[in-house]
Amino acid sequence: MKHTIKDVAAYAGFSIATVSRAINAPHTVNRVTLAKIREAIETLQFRPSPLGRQLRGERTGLIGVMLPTLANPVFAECLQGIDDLASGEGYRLMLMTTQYDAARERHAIETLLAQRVEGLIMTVADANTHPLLDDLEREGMLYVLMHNDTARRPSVSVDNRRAAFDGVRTLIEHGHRRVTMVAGTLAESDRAQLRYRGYAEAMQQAGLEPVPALEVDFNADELAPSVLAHLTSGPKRPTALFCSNDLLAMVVMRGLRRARYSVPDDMSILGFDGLAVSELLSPPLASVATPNREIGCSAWRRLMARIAGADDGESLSFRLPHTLRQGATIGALSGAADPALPSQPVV
Amino acid sequence: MKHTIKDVAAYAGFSIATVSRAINAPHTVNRVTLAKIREAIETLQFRPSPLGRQLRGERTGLIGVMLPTLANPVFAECLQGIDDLASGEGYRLMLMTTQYDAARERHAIETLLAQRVEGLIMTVADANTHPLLDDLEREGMLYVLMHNDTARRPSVSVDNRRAAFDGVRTLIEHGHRRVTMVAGTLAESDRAQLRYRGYAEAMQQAGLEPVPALEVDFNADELAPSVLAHLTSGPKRPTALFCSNDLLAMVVMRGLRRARYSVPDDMSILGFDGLAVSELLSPPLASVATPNREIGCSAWRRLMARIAGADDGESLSFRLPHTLRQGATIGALSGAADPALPSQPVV
DNA sequence: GTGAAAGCGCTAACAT
DNA sequence: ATGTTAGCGCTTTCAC
Repeated sequence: MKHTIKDVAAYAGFSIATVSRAINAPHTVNRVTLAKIREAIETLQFRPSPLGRQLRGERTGLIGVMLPTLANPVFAECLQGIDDLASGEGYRLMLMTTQYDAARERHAIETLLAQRVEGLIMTVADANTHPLLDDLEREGMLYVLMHNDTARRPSVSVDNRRAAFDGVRTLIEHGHRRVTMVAGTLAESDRAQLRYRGYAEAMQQAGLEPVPALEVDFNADELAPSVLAHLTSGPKRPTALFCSNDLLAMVVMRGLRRARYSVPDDMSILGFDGLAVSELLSPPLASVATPNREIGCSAWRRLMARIAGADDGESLSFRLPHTLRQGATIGALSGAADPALPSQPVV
Repeated sequence: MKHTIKDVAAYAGFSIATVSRAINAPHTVNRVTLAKIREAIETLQFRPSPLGRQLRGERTGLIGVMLPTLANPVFAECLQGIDDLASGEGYRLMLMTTQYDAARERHAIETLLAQRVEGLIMTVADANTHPLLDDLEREGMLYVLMHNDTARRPSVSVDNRRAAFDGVRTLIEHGHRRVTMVAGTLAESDRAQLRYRGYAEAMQQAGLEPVPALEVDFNADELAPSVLAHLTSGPKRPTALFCSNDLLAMVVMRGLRRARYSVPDDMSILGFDGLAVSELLSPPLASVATPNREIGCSAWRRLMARIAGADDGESLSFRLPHTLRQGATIGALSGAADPALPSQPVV
């Protein structure tokens, strides 16, 4: 199906060693020899097999990427960033998704190691408690975490606590006093924890009372009635929601709309992630935006630096700047009065 | 960094051949030998390198996936479907994105072939005119196309012509007479062409005049003024838009909204793809839904069947059923009169 | 400047 | 049941 270096050698009338040199160190071979070999390569359509090289132990040119899911565009955006750089630099990507499942994570890492990847880029649930990361360090396998926010591991993310703080403060500046954080069922993730801390600090600093995060089932088609009740009834109902990610914010928005509540008139909403698609909503979702693609690129560069031996030992975690994406899902609350604007018709 | 089969053999006190058998055909080795070897494997943390096996020529366990982009969730959804099956069946995925660029496609395929993938799953711009597919066939490299809609190649998709036809007919049934198709700059894709044909046929069958597709820049943040003018001015302006994909529909919707036109009151919109996120819009986007994840799964099974030699030679293209996802972006038009509903305030 | 040969980790005859 | 050996495609000494 494919020719080997032997075929080329035979066709050109030289030894495989010379062919190898012609490919990897052209300047060390005679001009005419080189020409002949190149012609042979051309006519035979020869492409050196990475397998031989890989086995020889030099480099495999393989990088493993382990992600929770591609259903959340956050990760797809990161992956796109990685891939753009990777193919430009002659690396190939081996992809595995884990659905946040520990067993799948273990399996993925083992598979990737077995394949002799030169490095790993990944997002795990909780980088602080993850059992496999120490093993990786011990084995000398280089990796960079993406989105995981921890000072103890090589990682690229935003400052999640700070980003959440800034976001919630914006809500407060808009006059909101009763702000609730809404989180997925994934409260055990390092990011979610830090985002909650940021939320709580912003509240406290404004002299407000942080309340426990409201957990919402991510995949549910509808907002659970209990959740809806919590959000909309009673004098202490929140006027603004800080959602721990954009997808969740979108689900919540839809749930509210279906129940005929208006965003932002009846409820303000702030997301987290800054997904490209969530900006296409109407109204466009306000969101604490993380530079997802850039996070992917940065993780890549970081990994390359580590592989090259440029040990950036001092600062383990890279923090990329977040931005507050203005949307139209945050309404102003003037003092104690509820907004006077008319509710917009709901579909 | 990692132990080899030799180390295990030495540690256990057997030959590498026996170790190999212990791994690949345990029943052929003595119980106690097996136990010893297993213990050696355990303590040495040995994982057989696929590289050796791959080079040996058996199987590589590698499948190449080539996609235009991950920025469009259509492909991310497919990829998720593929990955779910792949890891369960012991395969690894090598991913490359091409941005619809011919050079990148060429490079990706070459890289994947060089890596000795056992098969390829991919989406190309136009499967009918693509120069590389014949080469693949000639080389005996197995592949399955995803989303590409052609009878001449092994592919998995929906019946794009028919799906578009059904979608546009729905618009017509809602009373729309002036329907325009909006397409990305990618009019040269096989799908886009078939979708246009479906559009045109639905129009003609209803005694209506199909008009040329309106091309819209995908990545533009705003709708071009000329496009907006085309959509909104004059007595012949369309009352409904059939967008060739959901992302485009979302961009168009936002453009219309910004110009203070209401969807669906001033303009009805129908998308294509059935993205999960576009259903979270408000109003939820009506869309000709393709089962993206299932398309990925199906392409995978198909490729596995081909690799296994189960040649489904007769029907090259698999057509999965599409569905019409009801949204709220299609308004009813009663006869010739424009809708009487009040426009909804725009953000 | 070029060739012969060893070896990367593994599997599969072929011996024993 | 186990060991010996050749060889997959390639790079790299080490000779010539």
